[in-house]
Amino acid sequence: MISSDVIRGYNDTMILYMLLERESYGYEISKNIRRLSQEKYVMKETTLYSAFTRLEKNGCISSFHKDGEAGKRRTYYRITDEGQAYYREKCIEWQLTQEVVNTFIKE
Amino acid sequence: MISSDVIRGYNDTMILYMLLERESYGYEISKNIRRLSQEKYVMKETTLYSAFTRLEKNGCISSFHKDGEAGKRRTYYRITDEGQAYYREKCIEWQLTQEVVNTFIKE
DNA sequence: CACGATTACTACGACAGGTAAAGTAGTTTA
DNA sequence: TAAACTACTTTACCTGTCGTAGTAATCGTG
Repeated sequence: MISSDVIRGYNDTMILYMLLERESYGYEISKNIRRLSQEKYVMKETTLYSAFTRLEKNGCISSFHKDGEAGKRRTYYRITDEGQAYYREKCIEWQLTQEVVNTFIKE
Repeated sequence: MISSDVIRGYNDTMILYMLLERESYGYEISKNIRRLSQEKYVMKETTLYSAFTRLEKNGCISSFHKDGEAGKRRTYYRITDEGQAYYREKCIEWQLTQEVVNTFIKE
């Protein structure tokens, strides 16, 4: 299992990636991150929901509700244009980060 | 330039990598990290020195002084066996981290 | 139809690592 | 002799994550 300090700074990116595919809500995103990472990474609920708050404040995502849905009321999120731009920046940054960290890793 | 949240959790690893080669001190390690990363990453002084404190407390490194040296008094560090073990763990963790994060990155 | 499991959040406080800002002080170079 | 560089130390602060807890609706199963 991966420690959180490592991924720190990429939780937001992972969430944005999920929202690129389609609008979604907390619980679903959480499940999908878990599945996509093949159970290697599980984002804590508190981390996830505090990321939503932050991302919405930054203008990277926007929230809304769907009516006429069964089940407990969900807060849906969709990615904004700023969110997409931010995501692309983080992808570039990640390439650079890998290069740098790999310099200090053996094997 | 690389944001700190990304590298967070790998500053210690980078320092340990430098100390694997030979014992050294803050300023020199700082210069070498900068050089090795081709100026892509510059570790802040406070980050560096607080990492030393943490790593020594964890038993990953040990400090000492050399006498009969010119220049301002330096605190040298060498890596311990625990430090080497910790470094190896972080290398494995890093491989896993790359796999996971790359799943959420486009291009 | 009762009861546990699952879904879907929210609130609060704590912590660790990183940072800015500032200071101290010796050494080298122009 | 002044500026630049070396080599650290101290302090207070910020941010993202985490532990713990709680709420509440819905679903599945016997």
